[in-house]
Amino acid sequence: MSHYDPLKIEAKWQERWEKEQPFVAKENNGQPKMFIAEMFPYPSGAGLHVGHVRNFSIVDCLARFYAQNGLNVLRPFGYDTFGLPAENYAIKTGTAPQEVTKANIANFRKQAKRLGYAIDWSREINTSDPEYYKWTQWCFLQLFKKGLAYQAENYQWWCPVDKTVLANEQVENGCCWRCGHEVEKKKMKQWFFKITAYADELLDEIDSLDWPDKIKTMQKNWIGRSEGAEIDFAIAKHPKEQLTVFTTRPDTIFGATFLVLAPEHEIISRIVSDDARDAVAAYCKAAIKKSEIERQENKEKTGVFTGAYAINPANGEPIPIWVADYVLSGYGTGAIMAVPAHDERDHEFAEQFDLPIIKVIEKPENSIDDSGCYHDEGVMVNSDRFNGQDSADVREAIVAWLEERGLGRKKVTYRMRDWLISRQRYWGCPIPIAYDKNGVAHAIPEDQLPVVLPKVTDYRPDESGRSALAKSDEFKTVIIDGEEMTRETDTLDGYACSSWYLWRYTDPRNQNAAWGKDKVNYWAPTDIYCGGDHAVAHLLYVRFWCKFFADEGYLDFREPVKRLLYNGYINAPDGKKMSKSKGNVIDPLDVIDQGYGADTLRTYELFIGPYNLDAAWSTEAIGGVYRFLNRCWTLCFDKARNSKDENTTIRHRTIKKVTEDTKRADFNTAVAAMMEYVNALYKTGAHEEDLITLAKLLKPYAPHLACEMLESLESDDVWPVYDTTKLKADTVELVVQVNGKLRSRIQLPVEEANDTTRLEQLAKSDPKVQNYIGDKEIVKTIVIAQNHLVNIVVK
RNA sequence: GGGCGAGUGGCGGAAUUGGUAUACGCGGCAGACUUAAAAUCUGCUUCCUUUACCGGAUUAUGGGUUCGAGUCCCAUCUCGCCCACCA
Repeated sequence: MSHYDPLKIEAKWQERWEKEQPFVAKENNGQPKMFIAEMFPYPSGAGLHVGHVRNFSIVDCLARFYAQNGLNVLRPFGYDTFGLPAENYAIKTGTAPQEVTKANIANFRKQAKRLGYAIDWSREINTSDPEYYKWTQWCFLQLFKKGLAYQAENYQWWCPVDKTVLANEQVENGCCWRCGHEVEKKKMKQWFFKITAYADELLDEIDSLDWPDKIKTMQKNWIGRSEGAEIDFAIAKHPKEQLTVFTTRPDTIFGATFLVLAPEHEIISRIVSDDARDAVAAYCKAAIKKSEIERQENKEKTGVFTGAYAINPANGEPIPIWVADYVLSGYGTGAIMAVPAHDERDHEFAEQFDLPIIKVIEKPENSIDDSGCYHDEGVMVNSDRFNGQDSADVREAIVAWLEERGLGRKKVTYRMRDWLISRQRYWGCPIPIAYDKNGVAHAIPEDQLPVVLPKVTDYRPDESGRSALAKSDEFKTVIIDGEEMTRETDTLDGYACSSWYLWRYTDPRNQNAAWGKDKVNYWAPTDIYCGGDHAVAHLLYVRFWCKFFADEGYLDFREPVKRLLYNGYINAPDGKKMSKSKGNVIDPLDVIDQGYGADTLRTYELFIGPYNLDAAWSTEAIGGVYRFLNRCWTLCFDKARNSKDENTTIRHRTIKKVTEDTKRADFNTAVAAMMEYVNALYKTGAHEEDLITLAKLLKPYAPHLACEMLESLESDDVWPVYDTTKLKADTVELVVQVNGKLRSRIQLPVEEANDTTRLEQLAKSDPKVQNYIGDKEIVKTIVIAQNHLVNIVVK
């Protein structure tokens, strides 16, 4: 007598899959395709985490399920390898990131294979491989050619002692994390992708996506479209200057009693009065130095008067111009018209500095708003010719009135900014740009790609705040069209590398193009994409690039991901995040090797709870899944079989449940249904047909065991189909309620279940029910044949 | 502060269109097998009352709609996530 030995079975099948490569995908126009992928991992030195296992197992379950259902499945795998951890490790130890990455990938690959995933390993990709990033650079150049990759000045943290740019998290209490010196903000030239050019389409198409609402909402908030107007203000004593503000409430313009500029606003130095100049300069300097976090922490309004006045274009009144850090330089025009009667922030500011407050909207009598600054719609007052009208109706009329005089126009503004992609780092994809003697940026010709990341020994940024690449003269100097130029030494944000990899999967070894059109349009868009991170950034960037490359004719679709599954985290048994420092990490390979095997681990992680919620690991509960698989094995290999097939009802019900649940990604209830089925088979005994069905249903969850069973049963793995006529048992249970309370259950033959008069008669003649009715008058009787339920209502 | 979501046994969770609440698993209890333990198998396990039957209560709290509410509506409380001076 043998026993369930997962490690032995798994080694056998993994070896076979390695040899036979059954998961290699080929285009096939005779079958519908299914392109399914997880968000590719960053291969850390720590190896696979139970979180990876959950993510990959969801994808694998669906990939195998659809393959068994006859779809042509593409289930690729790759590595997102550029990034800070490898670079920091290099700075610390001197080991080249290329070497570390190679070792980490080898480890990840080995571990993924121990989990038995149905991956097409011939398509494996790695973003730091020059064969791959050659095409990341090509993508950059397409955006550059169309003006969607551009340079602009931008404030960055700068340490004047270390002479280096610092990331936000490298600034501690306004000081450099290394030397402790006060940091300042310095304007530096940076590269951007013009994602805002697609803001409207990115927003409008969100609703059509089969994505979780949570993520759709987050993307909408991130894009943050708001409709309003730009209004121009003339400036007293400065006839050549003018200030433009953005507002969503042009209807309140008669209530604009002052203007406020962001401290970064460039007009300040030109309009400030002599007696205010010193105070304004000091305020601006201090405000600009503050980090975003510090600005938000202290919400008490601060500000300073510039001594200058603007003219309100609605009524010609002069109004003072102030500077305050509650106005953000990066949004709208960096200047606002303040309407203290109807905006809370402006109201607070006006109270603080004793500025005039003029009400222009009468709050309706039934309004419960008593904040002293009513910000909803109402009837216009103090607004000259617009008095008496409704504020909502006046909005457009006022813009039109301003527009006639050239003082304003409709305007749509977005919270989303353009995507800053320059990184002063070594371990990233080099930006394929060189500068001529005049500092003009030129594209590196496509036949000179890839711009290969040179091997260096010192990975730290140099004194000018540029990446380590700036130290390599050999790298920096390049000849383009006979002219000597200097290469860009910044590298690309890692998100650029992951913005197109889904398409590379469809044609990963193409030497002549990022992807072949036929292949990409056969496989993509990705049918199912699964991840547990990057709700906004990555998922918005992929959508952006998809629209751009569709416009350029390289793709025939405008949305990259049809269905998105967003899985939750796996936490430690104590409910906290797993982390090395807390010592509560569960290593998936340990779980396998201690005897549970990969099938138990995979099935457990799918059974642990709804896939989209966080779950806490339970060292006890995984044993229950092992027992379940053990019982599957015992039924198949160690128990006598029934010669008579007597489980058709539960078998067909199980097929239905597992099929529908797996499609819906309700993996936990699918596993529960298989458990119920196995429990039933333990009682009745299993016919061969039961075992074949069980093995087929089990295959997406526990593929090694299922293959072992199918081999012994000499069966294919074609997904079973349920027969609707076999879902009903011979008898049904009639539920009888009196006044909505359950009072009796009556067994009856299934043939009678649809006969409503029979059901009513059965219910009323039941002695238990009669007890509850007694002499009381029956008001009405509700019979729901579909649910075999009768409710008798008595007085 | 704003937006969204969620509150079900000792625990993770199920209930798919308003129709039998607590599936499945863990844990616990009892029994079988065993010299014994583990493993395995069988049964019980929401709470209260009861030896048991019977009965009653129960899906955060309070109200409402309905023959019937975990599910729909209103209010309150708690937790989670996202955004956060975006004019």
